[in-house]
Amino acid sequence: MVTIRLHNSKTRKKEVFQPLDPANVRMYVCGPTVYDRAHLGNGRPMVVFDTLYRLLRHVYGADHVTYVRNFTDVDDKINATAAARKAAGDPRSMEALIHERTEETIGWYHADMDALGALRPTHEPRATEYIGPMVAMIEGLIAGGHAYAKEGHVLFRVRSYKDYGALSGRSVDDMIAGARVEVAPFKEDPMDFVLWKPSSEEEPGWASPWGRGRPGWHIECSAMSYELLGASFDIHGGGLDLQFPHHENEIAQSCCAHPKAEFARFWLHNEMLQVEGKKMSKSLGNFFTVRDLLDQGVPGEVIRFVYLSTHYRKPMDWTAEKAREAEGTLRKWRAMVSGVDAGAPVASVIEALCDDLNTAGAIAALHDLSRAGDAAGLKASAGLLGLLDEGMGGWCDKGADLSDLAARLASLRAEAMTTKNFAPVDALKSALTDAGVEVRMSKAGVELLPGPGFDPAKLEALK
RNA sequence: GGCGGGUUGGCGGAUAGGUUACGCACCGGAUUGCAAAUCCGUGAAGACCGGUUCGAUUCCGGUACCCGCCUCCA
Repeated sequence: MVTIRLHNSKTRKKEVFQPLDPANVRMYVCGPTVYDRAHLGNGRPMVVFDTLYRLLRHVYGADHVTYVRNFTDVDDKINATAAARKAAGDPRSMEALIHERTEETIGWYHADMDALGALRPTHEPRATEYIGPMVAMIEGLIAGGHAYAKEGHVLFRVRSYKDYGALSGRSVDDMIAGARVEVAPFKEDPMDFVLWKPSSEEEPGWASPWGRGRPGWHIECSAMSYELLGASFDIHGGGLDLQFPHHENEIAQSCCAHPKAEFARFWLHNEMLQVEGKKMSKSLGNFFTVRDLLDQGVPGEVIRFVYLSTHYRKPMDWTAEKAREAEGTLRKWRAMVSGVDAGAPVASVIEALCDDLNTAGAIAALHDLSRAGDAAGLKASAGLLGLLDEGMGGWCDKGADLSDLAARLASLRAEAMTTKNFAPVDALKSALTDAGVEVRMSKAGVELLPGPGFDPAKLEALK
């Protein structure tokens, strides 16, 4: 069996990955808060961890990997949207409006995920479905002296967990020095964080021993990973921005609730995304969603390729130029593997992926296969990265019936060969090139292929 | 202020203590009516200063610059 090595954020080292149970490799990834469309940055972990999932399935068997990614559907931004709809005159209850909003958002998320070629996780639990286990875990933490109830809130006592801060490399005292923590009168320590908080009439709430309220953000991942994967599991993933405080708090909660277990053994964090060299933000006007790109005609497979061409632990810069290059490469490869049966994934690609998910290296290995003309190997190996999948190639064939134009160009050319007047041939050729069509003429004949930036609309004028 | 990460050829972007990354672009050649595509080939790098080493772009330390997190943003 091949050896997978992964960079573990917990130890800050690359380590050999040995699952607790090779018959059931377990991975938990923090999913989205379903209040709006996934932006481009949200798409990166979606694709990165999907690729890891595919690798694990390849190595351990498709039925021997359990992948859990949650939907956070308890959130103030969701409440705000629902409240806004209510204020706009919607007669339905807040509960119904909240449900509508989360259903709508989850539908969008799934559609975007499908477009990016990401497989559905084994389980996609929603926080609202696990309120009971969360309450149970909180009760256990209180009983163990790790949490305390005050004024309708329940807070986690960070001083009760000696390793608090180990994941992100900071101590409680360091953090307090930063002084950017919410100080509340009911907190014993400024770093203590909320496990449960009271809800107003307008806010969603559930009955609990501490009154009607709702869970804090972090507890859902601790409760759901425990329910679905057990107290100890193999991999926990998410964006680097979640390392602190979210993952730190998850560790504190889970390790105190289940002191004999080790919780997640490998922590993987993907770096952040930038757009044309700058942080994506609404104020800079460079904020966009996965759906925005898809609507602009950038195929999901191209987006996926761009994500994977940078190693997940490095900041990734989204640029239009990269999308253009990726499209060209994919068109070339797709033409090559069209109609070919996939062979077995090639060792060089597997080795690259096994080396801390070196997707950029794997893509380089795919280029080698392309150059060597190994279409069957290319198709199978690309499949490990979720590329060149049969179901994702529609973008490549759209409006591809260029046979009429090809025939016209061929006859013009044949005529020109005798008259030596090539001007009409060149005119048609440059019009085609301008529309993004690749023009190939040889002794064998004329071939027209859609190329990067192919625009069928421009061909209409030629008809 | 605290913590973490980064700095590779024109651009993007990997691996490896010593041998060509790779892609795009560029240049030369084959091919072509001219091109395109394809194939072959050339050139081009490792922020700066030290240290370890027979040898470092790769390990260690420092400097500079950049970025992220510390605010329920992946």
